[in-house]
Parts: sequence; structure tokens; C-alpha cells
Amino acid sequence: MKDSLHQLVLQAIARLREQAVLPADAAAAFVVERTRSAEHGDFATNAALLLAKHARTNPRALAQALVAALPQNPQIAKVEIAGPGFINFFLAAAAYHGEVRRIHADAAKYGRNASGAGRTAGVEFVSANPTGPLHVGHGRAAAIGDCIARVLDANGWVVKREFYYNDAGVQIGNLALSVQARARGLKPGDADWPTDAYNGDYIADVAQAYLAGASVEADGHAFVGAKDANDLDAIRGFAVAWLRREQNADLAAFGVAFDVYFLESSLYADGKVDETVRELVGHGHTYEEGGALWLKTTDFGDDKDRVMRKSDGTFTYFVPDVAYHRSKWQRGYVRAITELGSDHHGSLARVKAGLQALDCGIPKDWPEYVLHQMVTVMRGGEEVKLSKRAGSYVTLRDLIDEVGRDATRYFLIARKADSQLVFDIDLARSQSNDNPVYYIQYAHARVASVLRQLDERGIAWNRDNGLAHLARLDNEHESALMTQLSRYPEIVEAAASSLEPHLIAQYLRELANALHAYYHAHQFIVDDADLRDARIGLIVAAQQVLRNGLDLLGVWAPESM
RNA sequence: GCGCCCGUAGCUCAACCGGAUAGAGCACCGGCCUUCUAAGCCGGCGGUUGUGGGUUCGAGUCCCGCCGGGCGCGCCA
Repeated sequence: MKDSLHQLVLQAIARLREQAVLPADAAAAFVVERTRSAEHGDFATNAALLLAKHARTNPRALAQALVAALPQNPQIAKVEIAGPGFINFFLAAAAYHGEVRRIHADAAKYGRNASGAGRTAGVEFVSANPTGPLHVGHGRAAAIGDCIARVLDANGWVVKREFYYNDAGVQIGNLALSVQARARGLKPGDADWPTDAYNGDYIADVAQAYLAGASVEADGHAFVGAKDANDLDAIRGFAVAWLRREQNADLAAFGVAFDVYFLESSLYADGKVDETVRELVGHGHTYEEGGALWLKTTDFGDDKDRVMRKSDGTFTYFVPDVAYHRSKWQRGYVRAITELGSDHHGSLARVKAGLQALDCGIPKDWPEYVLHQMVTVMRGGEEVKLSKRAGSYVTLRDLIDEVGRDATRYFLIARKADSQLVFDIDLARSQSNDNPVYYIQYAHARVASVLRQLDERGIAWNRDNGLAHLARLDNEHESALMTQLSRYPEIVEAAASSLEPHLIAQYLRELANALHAYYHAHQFIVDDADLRDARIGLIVAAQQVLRNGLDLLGVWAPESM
């Protein structure tokens, strides 16, 4: 709807150019948007306000000309000029009826668009190192990343979900030492306990399994516990596989699955790190100083140059990160979204600088970063800081077990990523009207309930008859619901272009509200068959859109509560 | 000290790449179950959008200063 109005306005502008009312080069990034209040119609455009200068006239006069030049369209009932020069569009009821029919016809595909045109988008998220259980911050990353992936898919992109992890660095070394210490019977606080060790109880589990000769498999790698507390390599491989398996189990419980698990070590093994360094050196963006190799990241906006290869010959962490993103580019990711905790934002500038320094045509705004702020967990009005199990934090598993998958996902997705999030456990687990997840799910279930009731009364719903009599739906609740439904494709588009999946969550709440309000104001199962079929047709459409939207959030749409 | 993010109702948050009278939920107050599920609906209360300037037809949104919160500033990852 919005797009077609935009087209009409463009046509009107073109016509005014031909008539020389507007200069030939007149163009403006005008918008067509939903109005806030019904008295301003359904949509409005600011085109006249923005083009008035070009036309050397006042906005209202230009608005008059634009309206006169607007092509006829049966979808539009009325056009008005208001305020400083807004053009308000009042849509014909038939436009909304057409949208309801489209929902029935497209069903699960309603709201999807083809703007991605089958190009590939890579979404990297979570990317936790296998040194411990996933915590609530990873949960937020998982919810946001997975939802972005779903939204991009709905916009016609071929999406690859990618999880990158370090399986061989310093932190993994600490992990191995920690497990080894546990295997030797040490505990945190003991005199010989390693300095940078991980202290969580789970380390003891790993050590015990290792000593028992258990076998674990994760990401295609299998390890059997070698039972030898002196074999640090064996311990490392076993511990990484164990923790990766645990993380995968948590992610599976959260409804998140990845297409690619990318090991940092593979970048070294496949020579990708060396290739990357060679290219950077070859393009003249590096220099040697103090026995180290530096990248001139200041040439690309960083505030100081960065060491790539330390004087001890090893690379700093961002080098494989550049090699990794280069790999994404080589694999044809037209868009690459990298979802990170905001505590990593310091590394963005140097990774982007490294990618630019490759001189291989990577756009400046590639990859796109989505950073999320920290999550504070509250219970009983107090901040929850300690989870004894994990050593220091609230685990994702704790939340899923206590709150449930759907509510956890919803709460972690419903806020804009760049604002700090307070996760109130009591609210999330409350099965009451305080809880927006249930509110939305209830709206979906409510329609199912009406259909069951219809069945119990032995009344058949004639869909075609209903869709042929949508003109019978003329009360304010029906209009409001149809308007709300018609917004859905715009929301799907906006969520993708701004990479803000919280828009979906917010929209669904509004849609649920429109449906609940309608339910209370009117009986759907009435004697008048045409009206009844039309009303059922409307609420089934609403149910469909609720289901489609919940699916984008990865939240279940239940038939009953 | 420098950089990035944030600051909106008592609380948690929206506000569609500058638009018209800043909106929801919770909390609080008051109504609605003989009805397709009350996990619901309706009404009310509640705001100098942290603050001071600036840009323009128009600013919560953009620019600058200040205040407050978070994060980052390593030949650590």
C-alpha cells in the first residue's frame, strides 16, 4: 500500500516536471507514511514541503498542483491538503478488503517480499568462545541475531547463520589448564590453582567426564576422554568439544540453529591468515616498527595504528578476524551482519580498516554491525548477579528453564538492541495479563477457540463467501483491525532495513490489542451468514498475521492457552 | 583525558532514515464475566523528551556545550 502510494506521488512529480511547474532536476527524498490520527487519513506525504523550494512556491500551492497531477486510483477515496502542506490520503475500504484477501491467498507468505532477490546475507552472532556456558548476554545475542536472520529471510535474502569461535587461543589454554587442575583434584582458591583459571563448577564436570573416558561430539569433531591428567592437548580438545556441545544444546533449546560453525584455527590451518597478511603488506598498508608489524588503520579512520604481528611472531586477535570477514566476502555474502556485545565495539574500527586495506572492493559499510547493550536480570525486585553454577553469571539455560523459551525470546527481542535491558524474571514468568508474550499468543489462540466453537455448534465457515462480503465489515473495530493488518508488510520491511527486530514484537502487541478489542466489542458467530463468514474471514486473517509475525520472533503460536 | 552507545510518564519501553496534538504496558483509580477463553476489554490519572544553545517551514530525532549512566581505549582476547 505504502509503496504504491509512493509510486503515485512519483508519477505526479514527473508530470509536474513535464509541465515545468517543477524544474527538471527537482527531486527529494520525500516519504509516504502512516498518519498518527485518523483525521489525517491513512497515509500522508511531505513531498510538497520538501519540493516547495525547487518550485519557488509555497508548500500548499505545490501540494495543490501535486494533487491535481496525481493519477486516478480506485484505492484512494479522498485526498486532502492539510497543515503546512501535507498531502493526506484516505483509502477506500476496498483497499483494505483487498489486503485481507491477500492475507488469505498468501497465508504464510504474507508480508514477505523479494527485495533481497535471492542474494546471500551472512548473519554472525553469539560467537561465544567455548570456555563456559552461554549467559543471558549471549541469549540476547542469540535472540537478536536469529530474529534478524528470520527477518532478512522474509525479505528475500538467502541467509546463512554463522557462529565463529576460537578453539586454540589463550583463553582456550586457560580452559585446558582449569580442567587439568580440576582433574588433579584442585579447587579454586587452592595454592596451585592457575591464576587465570575458570572457576565455575562446570569445569569439574568436564574434568570428571574426561577422567571417566567419556566421548563427546560437537560441530563434527569427536573426542574421547584420554583419562590422562598430564595430556594437556587431549584435555583441550575434550574440553572444547564438551563446552561446544553444551552451548549447542542450549541454543537448540532456545530454537536457534546455525548453518556454519567457523573455527578460528581453520583460518591458520588453511593459510587464510597468512594470505590476508600478505595482501595487506602487498598493498602497502603496513610497516615494521619495534620488531612488530603494524597496520596503518589510521588511514581508514582509526585513531591509532594497530599491531598485527607482535614481536614474538604471533598475530594479534583482530588479524584472524579480518581474515574471517574476508572469507565471508569471498563466499559471496552481499550483506554481512555481525552481531556483538557493545563491549566489543572498540575492535570494529580496526577490522573495518583491515578490510578496506585489502583493496578488494569491500564497501565501507560492510559488514554491518549490530551491537547490543548489557542485560541486567532482576528477580524479586533485586538484581541477580551470581549463578553459582556458572561462576559469575545468569546462564541462558537458567532462563529457559525458569521462564520458558517463548517468554525469554520475546523479552530479549522486544527492546532496541542499543538500549540496556532489564530482564525481570518475575514478569517474564508471570502467567498473567502483565506478560506481553501471553497477550499475543492468547490473541492467536483466541481465534482458534472461536473456530472450535464454530465447529461445536455445527456451523461451517464459508471462506469464499466471507471474502466476498468484506464490505459488511464497517464498524470501527473492524476498520482498525484491517488497518493494523495492512501494516505488517511495512513492518517486515522496516525491521530488515534498520536491522531492528524489536519492531516486530512491538507491532504484534498492537495487532493483538486490535483483535482483543474487536473480540470484546462484537460477536463473530452471528446468524447472518454473510456477516459471520466475513468476520471469521477477518479474524482468521489476523490469526495468520499473528502466526507469521510470531514465527519471525521464533515464538510459538499456540492453538489454545 | 579520548571515542562509541544511551537519557522520553513513578517503573519498563515505543515513536516508521526531520513531520501534524510524543504513544503503549506495568503501577494507581473507576467500570465490564448468564456471552465465541476475564491470560481479556473500556475509561481516568500521569510529560518543559536530562540541560543550555544552534540549524529550518517544522527537532524526542540533526549539530555544539554541559550533566548523568554504560562500554571501550594493550605487542590481552
